[in-house]
Amino acid sequence: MNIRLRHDTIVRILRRNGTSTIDALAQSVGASRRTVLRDICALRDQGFVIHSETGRGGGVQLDPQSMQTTARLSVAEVFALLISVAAMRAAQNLPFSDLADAGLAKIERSLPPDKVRDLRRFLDCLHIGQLSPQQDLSDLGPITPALLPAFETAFLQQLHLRFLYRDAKGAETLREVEPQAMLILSPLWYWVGWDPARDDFRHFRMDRISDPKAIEGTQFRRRHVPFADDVCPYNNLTR
Amino acid sequence: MNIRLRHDTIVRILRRNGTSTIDALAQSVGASRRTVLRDICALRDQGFVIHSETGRGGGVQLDPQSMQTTARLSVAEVFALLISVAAMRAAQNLPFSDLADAGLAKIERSLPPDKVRDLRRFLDCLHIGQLSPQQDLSDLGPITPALLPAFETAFLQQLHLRFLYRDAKGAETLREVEPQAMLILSPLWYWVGWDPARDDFRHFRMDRISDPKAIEGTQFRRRHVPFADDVCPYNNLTR
DNA sequence: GTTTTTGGTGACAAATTTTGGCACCAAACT
DNA sequence: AGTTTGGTGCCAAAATTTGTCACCAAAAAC
Repeated sequence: MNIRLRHDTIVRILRRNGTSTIDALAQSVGASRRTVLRDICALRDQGFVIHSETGRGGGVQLDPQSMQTTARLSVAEVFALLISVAAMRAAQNLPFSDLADAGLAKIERSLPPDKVRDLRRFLDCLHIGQLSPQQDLSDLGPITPALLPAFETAFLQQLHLRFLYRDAKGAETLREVEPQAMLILSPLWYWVGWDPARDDFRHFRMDRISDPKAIEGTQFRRRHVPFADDVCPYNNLTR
Repeated sequence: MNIRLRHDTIVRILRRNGTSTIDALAQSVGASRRTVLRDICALRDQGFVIHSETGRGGGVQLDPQSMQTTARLSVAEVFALLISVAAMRAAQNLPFSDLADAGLAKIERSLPPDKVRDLRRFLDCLHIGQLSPQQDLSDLGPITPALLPAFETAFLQQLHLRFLYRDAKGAETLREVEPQAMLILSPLWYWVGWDPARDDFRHFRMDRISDPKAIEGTQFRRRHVPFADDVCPYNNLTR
C-alpha cells in the first residue's frame, strides 16, 4: 500500500472509531507496528493533533476539536465565498461572521501570492452601505453571475468596460466606463464607474447591466471614488 | 529534495512564472528532466490541469482557471461559512451564491462522514423567510457567537436547552425547551423550541437569549415544526 | 510489587520506490 | 532538414521505506 494512501486510511479509521491501538491500526492497514508509529509521527508533523494514552484501554485518538477538512477551491469560488460574507455583513446582523472570517482568512493564506494581491486590490474597491428604506425595489431583477468575473477582470487590468444598461424607464443604452468601485446596498448591487463621456462618476445597478465586455487597449488610472458617509469600505469592516 | 516538497515547488514556480520548460524546471528544482516529467504526470493525476506545448517557445503551463487552493478548515469554520451563505440567501438577492455553494459543497465533501451527517441534520432544521416590513427593529441587539455551538450541540444530541430569555419589555425568564428548529428572518434570528411547560412551540429571538446550556439526560423526539407559507427550509433552497 | 498492556525510540538489513541516464518518438517552429 | 520541446519505455543505481528486534516508560490490572 502506498504511503500516502496509508496515511489517509489511518486518519479515516481514527475518525470513524474515535480511538484505536497501534497494533489494531497496523493490522487494519496491513503494515507493521513500527511503520504505523512512524505514520502517526508523520501525521503529527502534518498538523494533525493525535492524543495517545499508554496502558490498558489506551491507544491513539484524533483530537476531535482539531478535525480539519482540506478542500480544494478554485480562486473564483473563494471570491464568491468572500463576497457572500461581505454581503452578509451588509445585511446587518452578523452573528457568526468571525468564524467565517477565520475560515476565509485561512483560505486566503493558501492562495498563490499574486492572486492574493489581486484579491486585496479587488476588495479595496468593494464598499458596503445601508439602503434607505424609501428605495423602490419593485423592479429588482436577478444579477447575472457572469457580471462578477467581467468586472473583476476589467477592474484588475484597468480596462474600460462596455455594457448595455437598462435605465429605470426600461430604455437601453450602450455605456463605456472605467470600472472604479463596487457598492453593495443589499439587496442592490452597483458598479461605480467613471464615465469619460460625461466626465463624472455614475452608478449602475447590476441587475440592469447586460453583456459586459472589457475593451482592450483602454488603460485608465484609478480614481478616488467619493461615497456617502454611511458607506464603509469592505476592508474597514474586516479591520 | 523530498518528492512532496518538489511537487509543491514545481507548482509554485509554474504559478509564478506562468510557463516554463521541463529543462528549466529540472534545473530550478535540482532534479533530472525525466524526474520532472514524472512529477508533472503525478501532478496531473492529482487534479492539476497542466497544459503543454511542443516546439520553440513551448513549455508547460498551469491552467489559470483551474488554479486551486487547499485550505484546512475546522468543522466550526465550515458551519459558519455555510450559515453565512444561508443568511446571504435570506438577504434576498443572491448574485454569486452558486459559486459559493459549489465551494461549500466541495468543503462538505471533504468533511468526515459523521460530521456531514450532523451538518445535514442541522441544515434540515434551518429555515429562512422574509421579515415583514412592519417589524420593529429598534431594540435589535447583537447575537452572542457562543449561541450557535450551544444550539448545535443540544439539537444534535436532542437535549433540552436551558437559557435566560429577555422579553420585549426587558423582563428576564429562565426557559427550558426542546430545540427543534432555527429560523432566519434577516436581520432577526430565532430559535424555535417546543416548550413542555406550555405544551406548544415558542420562538426566541437570538439577540435576547443568554447563557444557554444543554441539560444532560433530557432526551426528546424531533417534532414537525409548523411554519408560515413564505418560510422555506434551507435545504429546499439548495435543491 | 509484579505482570500486562500500550505508546515510543534506535539500529540495521531487506524490500520497495524513486531517480538518472539513455534511446527514441511526435509535434511544432526556424 | 535541423532544432526545440513534450512524452514514454527501460534498466541499473540511489534513496527511501519497511520490518524485525531489543528496549524504555507510563498506566492499568492482579
